[in-house]
Amino acid sequence: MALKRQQKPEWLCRKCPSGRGSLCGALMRGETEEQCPVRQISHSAAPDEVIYSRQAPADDVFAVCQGWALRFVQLSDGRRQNLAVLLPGDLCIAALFHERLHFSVEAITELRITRFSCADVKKRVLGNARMLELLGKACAAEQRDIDERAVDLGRRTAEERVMGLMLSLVNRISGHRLLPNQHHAFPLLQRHIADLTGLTHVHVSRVMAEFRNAGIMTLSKGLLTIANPTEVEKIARLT
Amino acid sequence: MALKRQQKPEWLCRKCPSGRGSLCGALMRGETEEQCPVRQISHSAAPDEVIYSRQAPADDVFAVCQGWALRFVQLSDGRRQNLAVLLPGDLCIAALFHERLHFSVEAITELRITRFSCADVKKRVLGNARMLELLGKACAAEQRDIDERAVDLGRRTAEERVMGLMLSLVNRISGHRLLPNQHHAFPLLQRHIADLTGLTHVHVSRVMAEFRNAGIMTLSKGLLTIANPTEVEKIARLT
DNA sequence: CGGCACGTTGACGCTAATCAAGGGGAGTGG
DNA sequence: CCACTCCCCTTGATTAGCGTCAACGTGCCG
Repeated sequence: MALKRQQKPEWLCRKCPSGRGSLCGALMRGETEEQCPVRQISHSAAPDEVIYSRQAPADDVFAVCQGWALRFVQLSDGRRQNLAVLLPGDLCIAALFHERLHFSVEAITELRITRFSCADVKKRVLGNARMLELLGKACAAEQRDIDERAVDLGRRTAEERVMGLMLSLVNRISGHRLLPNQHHAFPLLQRHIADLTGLTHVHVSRVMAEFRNAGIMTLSKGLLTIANPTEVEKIARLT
Repeated sequence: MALKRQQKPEWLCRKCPSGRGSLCGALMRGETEEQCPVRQISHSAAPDEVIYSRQAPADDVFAVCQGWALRFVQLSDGRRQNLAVLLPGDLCIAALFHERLHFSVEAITELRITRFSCADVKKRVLGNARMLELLGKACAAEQRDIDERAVDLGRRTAEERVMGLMLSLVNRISGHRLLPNQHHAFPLLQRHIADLTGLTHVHVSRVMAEFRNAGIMTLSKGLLTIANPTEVEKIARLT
């Protein structure tokens, strides 16, 4: 199953080819710039593999090049909360200024990341207004996302949370135009969704069944199909 | 009542006097540094006054000098989630790299803040490794706090959430040593606590009554008394 | 005095958790 | 090839936690 998830889609980065305007791209090019090289190293992980662990000191930050990952916290009694989904092109810069991580990171699909030396990133950002701006924007986006998650968890119903999550992810992977009955490669399992939305996988199953029966959207075998975008927006996007 | 809350304690900044190692202090001193002045302006607000509004473009960031504030989101149907409590010495730097805010900020007590020009802060950070480090650490602390809130909201019981909130706040205001039966000036009302923990004020009242009856802690008229620190830690700090 | 905000308490109901059983697909080993 | 296991999903029955509604007490203020 895990292997199946990995094999079909490529999960490639949409930002790398174009490159402009992304911190991730700027850092990668940064390696070759003579005045401020950024040491970097590519790394792969298998589905469900934990690549960063809470409490571990990390002296690099990373960008996702291919595949999906999760930032999460697991309590000692087993309760787990997923904080964010990391897609290709996303940076996880929390480690830049933390001495110890307060979260872990786990691969959902087969994953390829690039690790950048913290010290080098800081050095490179320091003299470079554009880099600082990109770094700041990345932080801001990360904060916006987690703030939105907190609002979901605190004040929205199960339906709204699930729908909001799906919609935000589809928007991120498909570039903001969603057509009826379009298929999207979507590797999150119901247990991932449950831990993102603060629900149990049983209840996620019920909510998804409800959406399916209402002809709104279907998630099956790694494929998400949105039949009724209008309805999706209506349920998800109460601002 | 609102006035009462404001009058008794001073809510002064513990960081300003000492000054070292805080971004807030560094920015304030930054005004007088000839090469990189940071324009700043002091500002006051009354209890319950909204000082930043969602969707508004902000071209300054601010530090809390005196009083308590809340960062929050309010949905169009009235549901509200408080994202963070801002104490004296805290910076709210989210606006630095957001073009529009996705949250609002409201005074809890009588409030004094200092606003710093975004452009000046960026300029000042750009050339100064120590400032960059301080800014990064401030961001990291902000992220850590909201991540912890998300875990609370998603995966902890009402008792754990309330206790965790109280404990984290007491730690922040009292500098990490809590003695039995010590009183702490504590301006949060039950409705603030409810919107921080994702509960209703009715349920917060029940939870607080439970703690009070168990002889663990009491909150009354702006005074928080922790009778049994051990028990507080036990309930709150399941990592 | 009346009005209002805050807190408290009780009765009731709903949302989502828990417990449990079973189906289906994929991989494994005989 | 089939039996077996494991993981993921589904569905039903029951329960618990928290929300909702409502009433009331208190302190403050006009």
